[in-house]
Amino acid sequence: MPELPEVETIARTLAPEVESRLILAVQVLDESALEPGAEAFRALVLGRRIARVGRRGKLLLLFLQAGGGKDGGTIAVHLRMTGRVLALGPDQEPSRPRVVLTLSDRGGGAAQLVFSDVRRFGRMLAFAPGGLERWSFYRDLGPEPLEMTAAEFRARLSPAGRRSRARIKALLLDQGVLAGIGNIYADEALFRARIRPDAPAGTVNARRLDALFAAIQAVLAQAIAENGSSIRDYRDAHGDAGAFQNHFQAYGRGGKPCPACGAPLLAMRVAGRTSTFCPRCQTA
DNA sequence: ACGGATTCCTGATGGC
DNA sequence: TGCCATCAGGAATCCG
Repeated sequence: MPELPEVETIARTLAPEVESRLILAVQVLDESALEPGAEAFRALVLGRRIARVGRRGKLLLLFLQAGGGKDGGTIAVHLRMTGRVLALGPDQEPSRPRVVLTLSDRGGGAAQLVFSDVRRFGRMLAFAPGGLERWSFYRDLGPEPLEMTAAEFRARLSPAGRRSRARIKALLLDQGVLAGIGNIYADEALFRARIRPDAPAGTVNARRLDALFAAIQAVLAQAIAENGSSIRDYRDAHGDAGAFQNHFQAYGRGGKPCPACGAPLLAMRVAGRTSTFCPRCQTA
């Protein structure tokens, strides 16, 4: 499922295909994919230029330009579980599209930007200038894990210096604490830092929190370098799979031997998610 | 303030 | 072979 490394990979592969192109048409095959509805969405994006592709947390962002280079608002894509954003040529037939943006084709690159999503959890949202910043989900996002400091991380994991009883994994998954971590990278980072997913955050000391922060940064950086994790659905904007799934040490490996000590990994439910960890190595 | 359940969704999987 | 239950989970929402 697309988390920070997957969305970053999509942004990087999509940018050269769509940047500087005009949105000439919006084909809506599943209206529930769009916010606001199809007509309002069209009004916000038709004729706009895609100036830049970006990412914030798990959100893919298309910054638009209106005539005269003025701010033209933003398209935000939340892929949730199975969403894909693909850059296709003019004659390529999209597979199960929900929304297709037809782009101007001057100077090579993609002619279609396709949003598809078998499970239909994902959304494509259009905002007028300033609207993105007023969207509560966006406004409340925590810092980028790769751009924050260890001190800031420690402070966010122990709010107001109090001893938080929240499970540490629940905080990692909370997009308001830090943005972009999902179930895969939470399990992988906790494994590397040797912290149990169900540990109350307040019981994890500063040294362990620093180890967790280092593990988060390392695992995200490595996953980006491997173009993300493709378990089943994830693909980049060219339709290519990532390779980080070949490096999972904990996620999805319940019952299999711990890569560090050989003990069987345990799968349990924490914060509503299947959480896999080594009961022998992860003791904090 | 926190945890748990529920909802949204469909496809893959495993048991019988 | 086919049917059914279960599971996958990001985020909103409600309830205790």
